[in-house]
Amino acid sequence: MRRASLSQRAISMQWSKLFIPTLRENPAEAEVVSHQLLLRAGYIRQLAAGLYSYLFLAQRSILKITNIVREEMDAIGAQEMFLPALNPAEIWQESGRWDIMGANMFRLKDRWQRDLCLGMTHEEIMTSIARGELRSYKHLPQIWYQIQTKFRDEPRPKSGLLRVRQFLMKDSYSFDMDAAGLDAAYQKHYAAYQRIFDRCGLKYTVVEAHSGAMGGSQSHEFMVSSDAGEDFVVLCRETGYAANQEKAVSRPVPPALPDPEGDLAPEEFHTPGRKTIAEVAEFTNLPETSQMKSLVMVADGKPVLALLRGDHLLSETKFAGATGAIDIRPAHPEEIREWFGADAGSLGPVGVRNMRILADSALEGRRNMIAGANRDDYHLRHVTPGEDFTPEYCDLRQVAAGDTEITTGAPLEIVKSVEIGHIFKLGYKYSESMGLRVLNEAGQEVTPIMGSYGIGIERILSAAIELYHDRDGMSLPPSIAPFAVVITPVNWSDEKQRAAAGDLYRKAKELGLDALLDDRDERPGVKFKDADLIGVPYRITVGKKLAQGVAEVVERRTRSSYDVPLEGAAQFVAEKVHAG
RNA sequence: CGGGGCGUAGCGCAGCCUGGUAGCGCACCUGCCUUGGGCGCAGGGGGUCGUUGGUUCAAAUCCGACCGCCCCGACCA
Repeated sequence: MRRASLSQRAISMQWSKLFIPTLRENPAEAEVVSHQLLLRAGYIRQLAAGLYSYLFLAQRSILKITNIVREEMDAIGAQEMFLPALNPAEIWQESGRWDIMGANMFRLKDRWQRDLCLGMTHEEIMTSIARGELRSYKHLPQIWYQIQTKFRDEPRPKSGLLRVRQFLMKDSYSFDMDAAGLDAAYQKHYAAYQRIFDRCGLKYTVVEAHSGAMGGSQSHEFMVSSDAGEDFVVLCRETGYAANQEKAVSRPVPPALPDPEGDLAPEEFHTPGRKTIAEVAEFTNLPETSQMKSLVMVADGKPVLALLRGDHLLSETKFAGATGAIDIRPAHPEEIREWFGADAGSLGPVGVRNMRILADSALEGRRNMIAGANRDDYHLRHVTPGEDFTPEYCDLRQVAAGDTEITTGAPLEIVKSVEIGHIFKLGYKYSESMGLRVLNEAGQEVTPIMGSYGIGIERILSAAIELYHDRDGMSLPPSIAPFAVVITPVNWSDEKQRAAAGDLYRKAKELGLDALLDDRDERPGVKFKDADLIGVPYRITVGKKLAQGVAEVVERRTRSSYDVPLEGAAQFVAEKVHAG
C-alpha cells in the first residue's frame, strides 16, 4: 500500500541502470591514491597523458563543486561570464605572454594560417573586454569570473587529475580604481574561498605565496596537505605563520661549530678531488655549516655569484626576486671555467670582481669560513664576508627542516601540499600593457588596478579524496559526493526489501537528498564494497531487520552504524547530511 | 628537456633469457545455485602480443627505428 503521491515519483537513480564501471584492482599506471580511486571507482577514464574523460560520477561531483563555487562567487557580487577557449595570437602578443608562455601554450593555426592558441588563463580576454567598455570610475569596481576549461601543455602531466593538460578552473578578475579597492576585492575573494573550501569539506591552510616578478604585491595560496602535492608549505603551529616554501623565511639552525676568532687572512690549501660540500667538510674536519657554498647563476644573461651556508639550498624563486631577473639558470660548466678559471667544486667569492655577489643572510656576521679558491683542487680557509669580499646580503636560502620561526624561534614544519586556490594582486600589469584606462572624478585618465583569483575544480575533488579515503575507497564529504546516500537492499529478490528500499529512495528524494538505489541483483558484499569504493557518505541497508521495521544507517567515514525505524531512516540521514 | 621503467583480452599479470599451437586470475555472457562484506558449480565469448622495418623455414620471443604510457628532477589551478 503506497501513497499515491509518492508512487508517481519514478526511481531514476537505479544502480543497475547506471554506468559506474568499478574495478576490483588498481590500474597499474596509477600511483597516487586519488588517481587510483578515481579510476577504480569508475569516476574517470584516461584518454591520453593529462587528458581524462569525466564519467557520470566525476561529472556529478564536479557539478556539485562548481555550484558551490558559483554560489559563493555570486555572493561577493562577482559576475559569471563565458569566454572563448580558442584565442587569437594577437591578444597574447599584446600582453607579451605569447612569448613568455613558451611551450606551455597549445598553439594552432586556422585555415588562413593565422596563429591561435588555447587559453591557459584569461587575463588578456577579460582585460580586452574591460578596455573596450569600462570608461569611467563610475563603472568600477567590477569582479568578473568564469568556470571553464583551461589548456596547458604541461611538460609532465601526472598524478591523475592533479596535474593535467586540460582542466577546469574558476578564474576571476577584479578591476578597481585604486589599491584600497583592490584590497577590498582581494579580501572578498579570500573570504569567499574560505567559504568554498569549507563547504567542500576540505581541511586546508592559507599560506603567503610568491606573487611573481611583475607587480604582484600580495598573494595567498590555499593548500591541502597531501603527499601527492607538489608544493612545500612552511607552517608554525605556535605563531600561525604559514607560507609557501618559495617565499617562506626562517631562522636557520645555528652553525654546528663556532667560527674561529680573530682577524685571519685567507689561506689557500690543497683539497685534491674534493668538490662537494660534504667532501670538503670531511676533508677539513669542519662541519658543512662552516663551509661557504658558491653557486654561479645566470640572471637575464648576466653572471651572478650566489653564496650560501654549506648546508643550505638556494631558492631560485628568491634568487630571481633578489636579482629582479626573469630568466634564471645555473651557469654552464664552460661559462664557469671562463669566468672563474676553475670548475664548480673549487669556487669562492674571494677575488671575484666581474659580477654581483649575493650572499644569504645566514652568512652575515660569520667569520673565517671555508670557501673555494677559484683554483682547481684548492680551497681557502679564514674567509670572512665583508672583509675578504663584499657581498649584498639577502634572503636566498630555502627553508630547511629544523629551521625555526624567524621572530620567535618557534619550531617550523614543512608540509607537502596540493594547491587548490590562489589569489593575487596583479597590479597594473595587464591594464597597463593592454591599455585599459578610465576617467576618474577629476576627468583624468587613470589605469585601473587588477586582481586575479583561481580555483582548480578537479583539484578540489582530488584533494578531498587524498584527504578522505581508507583501504576500501573514498569517503567524500556529502557536499561534493556524487550521491549523499545509497539505499542498499541486501537481497533484491526479496519482494519486501525491494518495496521498502523503493519507499526509502522516494522519501530521501523528497527530503532533497541525492539518493541512489542499489537495485542490482548482486551479493550484498559486492554492493557494500562498491558503495564504500565510490565514497557515498551514507548507506541505508534494508535487510534482515526489516521484519522488525528497522533499517541500518552506516556512516561511511566513521563506520558508525545506527539501527533506525524504517520510516525515520531517510530523515535521519537528511539531518546528518545537513548537519555537515 | 635530462634520468629510469613499462607496453601481451576490459583490468591485473605470466610467457620473452633458451624462436615453433598465446596462457592465468578477475571482469563479461548462459544456466544452476546463493543472498549481511567482491559466494559456488558447469559451460562460453573475447587477442593486429604498441607500430614498423630487419634476421630466420618460422618472431610475443632476437636486432633496429618509431610511438604511447608511468615514475624521478627543472614548470603551476
